[in-house]
Amino acid sequence: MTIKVLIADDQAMVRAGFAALLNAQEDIDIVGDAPDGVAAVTETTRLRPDVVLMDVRMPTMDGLEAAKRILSAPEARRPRVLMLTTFDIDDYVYEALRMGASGFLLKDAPPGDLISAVRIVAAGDALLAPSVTRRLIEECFKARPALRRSSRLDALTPREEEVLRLIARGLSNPEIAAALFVSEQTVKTHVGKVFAKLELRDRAQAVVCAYETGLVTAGDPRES
Amino acid sequence: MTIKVLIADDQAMVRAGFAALLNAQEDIDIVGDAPDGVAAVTETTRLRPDVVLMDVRMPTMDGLEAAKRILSAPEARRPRVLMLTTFDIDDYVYEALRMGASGFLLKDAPPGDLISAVRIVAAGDALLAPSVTRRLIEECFKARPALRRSSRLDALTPREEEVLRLIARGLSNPEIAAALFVSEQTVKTHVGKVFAKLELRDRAQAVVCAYETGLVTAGDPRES
DNA sequence: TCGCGTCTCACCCCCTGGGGTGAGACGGGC
DNA sequence: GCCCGTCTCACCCCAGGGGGTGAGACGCGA
Repeated sequence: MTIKVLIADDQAMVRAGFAALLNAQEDIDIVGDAPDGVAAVTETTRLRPDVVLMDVRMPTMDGLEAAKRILSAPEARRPRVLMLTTFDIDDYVYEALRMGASGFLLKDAPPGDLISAVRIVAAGDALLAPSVTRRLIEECFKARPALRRSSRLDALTPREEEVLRLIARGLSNPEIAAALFVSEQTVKTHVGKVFAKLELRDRAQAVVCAYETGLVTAGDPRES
Repeated sequence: MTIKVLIADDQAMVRAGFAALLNAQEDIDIVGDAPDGVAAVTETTRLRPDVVLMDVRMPTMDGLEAAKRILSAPEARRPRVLMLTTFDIDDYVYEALRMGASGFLLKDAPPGDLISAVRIVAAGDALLAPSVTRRLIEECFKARPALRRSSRLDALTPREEEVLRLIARGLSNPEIAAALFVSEQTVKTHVGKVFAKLELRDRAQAVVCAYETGLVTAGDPRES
């Protein structure tokens, strides 16, 4: 089964070039193109491509807005969107990925990259330009440098770490005591030791510390 | 200038194969190899490669631990580490990236991918297997849906939000008062209103709320 | 065997922080 | 004009949390 691709770019030359390149592949079929964001959205709903190659900068409606509309469609027949850009402007990257774009590619990438990129996103995977990947990783983990975590947090005993984890979920001392089946006084002792070891003043700072070190994470699924 | 590469893998066949493949490139030079994690660390310090190809599963010390030690070296002459794995086990991925690995590649990737991967990480960029990229993106953004933020937090007045932001940095009431040039009593009023509006019990829960809604973010650079 | 670390708990002090009520000043909208 | 929301501040109350000291029980390794 061939991969149906729609190309959205304001430069006719670019559309033609990409179309020629991709149409030369047996498993890829260009089903349509669009010179601006508005057309990209309408053509996508009309032609139902598997993959939309979307330029970021376009007249009437930019690629981000167009991608947003396309990706807000019901999941069932929603196409994958691969963003293309001449420069790697980071703000756009995060915005596009947040909206659910499957990848971000620089236009000066080797032709082979574009072809394999189409296959990858069609398969449901994602793909980023290397420089973009680097920044995404940093963005994703900058909050939790491994050193900061180990350096201070590993001074804690398992029990103390467990207590800190509960503090970081907003539990009071009596609640923690109930959760761990120990007396409130015991909890207070643990809490005090945690504060002393991590040089914290109160539980509010402990919560900050837990998030900043990565002990707990915003949107953490382990909040059972 | 050639890229000096060290290969760490417990299977001699794999080492030989990768070495042959990479040595065939003009700009890449295999300077050494290691059959386990311990050797990987010692050889890295001895040979100072630019890039270390590190298998995840190895005897005596696994690739993650070895990568951790290598990446905890002083920044100046620290090599890039590209993790290799047969299966894409996600736990390992995050752990490795958290520690500062430059990428994660599946061993069954096309040979060309490995070669370009070495060049990419040597250049300071990063590279992930497509399936890994997809999950990293999800991981990176699932925690901060734009919607969750507006839901409850927009009931706060600007001043209250400002106070919450300071609470979320671990400041006490007197400290917040000093920061905002108001009396401590005023701060207490604001704090009380924030708690009432967001149904919070104490500042620890307020900190949790601030992180979970995305008002503040772990590793937030705006911590001046 | 003797330590050492951890986990457990108790009693003390007392200050910060959370809760209630009330109120003056300022600004914008009806 | 008036009202309403916001920001400011004050006084009160007191429970909970943070800080110190001490101590018994257990397991582990030297």
